[in-house]
Amino acid sequence: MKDIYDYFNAISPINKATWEVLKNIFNEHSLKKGEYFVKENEIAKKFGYLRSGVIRAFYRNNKGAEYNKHFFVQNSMVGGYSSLVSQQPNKINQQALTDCELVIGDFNELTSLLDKHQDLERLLRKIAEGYFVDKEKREVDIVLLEANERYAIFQKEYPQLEQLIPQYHIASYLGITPTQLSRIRRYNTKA
Amino acid sequence: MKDIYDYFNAISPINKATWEVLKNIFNEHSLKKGEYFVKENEIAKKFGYLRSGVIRAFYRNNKGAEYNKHFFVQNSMVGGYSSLVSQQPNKINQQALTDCELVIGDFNELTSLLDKHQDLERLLRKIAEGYFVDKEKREVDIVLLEANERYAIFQKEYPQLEQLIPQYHIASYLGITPTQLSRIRRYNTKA
DNA sequence: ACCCAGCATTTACATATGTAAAGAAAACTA
DNA sequence: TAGTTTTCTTTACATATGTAAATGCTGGGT
Repeated sequence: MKDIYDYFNAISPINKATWEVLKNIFNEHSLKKGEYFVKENEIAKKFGYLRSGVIRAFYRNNKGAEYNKHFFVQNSMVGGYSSLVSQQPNKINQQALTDCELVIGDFNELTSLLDKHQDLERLLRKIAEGYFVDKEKREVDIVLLEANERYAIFQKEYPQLEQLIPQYHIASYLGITPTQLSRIRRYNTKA
Repeated sequence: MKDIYDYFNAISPINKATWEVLKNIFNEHSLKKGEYFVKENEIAKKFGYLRSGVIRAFYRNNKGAEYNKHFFVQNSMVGGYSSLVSQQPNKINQQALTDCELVIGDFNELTSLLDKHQDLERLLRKIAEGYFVDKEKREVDIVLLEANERYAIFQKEYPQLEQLIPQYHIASYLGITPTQLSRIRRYNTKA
């Protein structure tokens, strides 16, 4: 569990005593390629820490078209965060793109610890703030940049992921069709 | 100050004792149409509560093109939130579109109260979580919906704002040109 | 009441991206 | 290894949206 402890501690310091309680809420869990960790229309209860593998988070519009919102790689938190904190049904899906190893916990168990452990309350605040900052950056990228610029950012942000997952998932992340991504790639190699 | 107290208290309950300390950090402030509350490249220090008026939050890309990210109307918190919590330079601008009345406070003064007031820490967590939920919804709208659908949502989300500000600000919020918004409006009235 | 400046709409044209379908390449599977 | 499936690229065409410029409208200031 040291990896989770380090992950949390880097965001906001956790007391040893708090960690002794906190670590008990986690259980190991694995997902096979294609399996879902989060499904739309369910109310999220579990969150997880991804030890290895790749998970995509995606939305479906009313016509069934999918949009990949985010890729989770090793050492990141997964779960339908909006649903966890709002207790409204998930609109998001999270699906393993490769076999995954993770550690999961119940969000209610976590929040039940907050009254007695202000360091945890602060950790959750820092996490929420960090999520917000990341998301804002992504929002700006989406509206301010061209698809080819977003592609360049993707490549920097997720090195080697491009070799691990199909192009059409990347295209969906960029908000374009595989056709268009192919055009961009062709142009890049020529120029 | 009762309006701010009510605003906070609705998000997460605040002790009377906490409020007695908290309320002292606020000062009244006003902006004239066109003035800025937040400018890009500065590190944000102040946050505010908007009592009346309209403020737009917008980004500029490297070519100077603007994108309106959000409109603040009465009874909402303003400030470069990402910069406040990350202490990185703002990428955002916030500019009064009408004369505005607000109440402002220093963010450092606020955070200095957190160690002694867990209810405030929780309030900040709830605010961060709420911001995240809102932002996620907006992100989904941007990538999953057509411009005309986003226009319909804008009209519901900001009733009567359409009469208060120029069309080109709305177009920028929708991520399209005034030309295109005009086409959408024409189509709507015909159909 | 008039005028001007700011704003909205329209037009014509250019371009980026989408859709659909076919072909090529790569990755699995038996 | 051969065969099957999945993925990627390419082509041809359709469409949404952008750009630039002209026109039309309107409300505030003097």
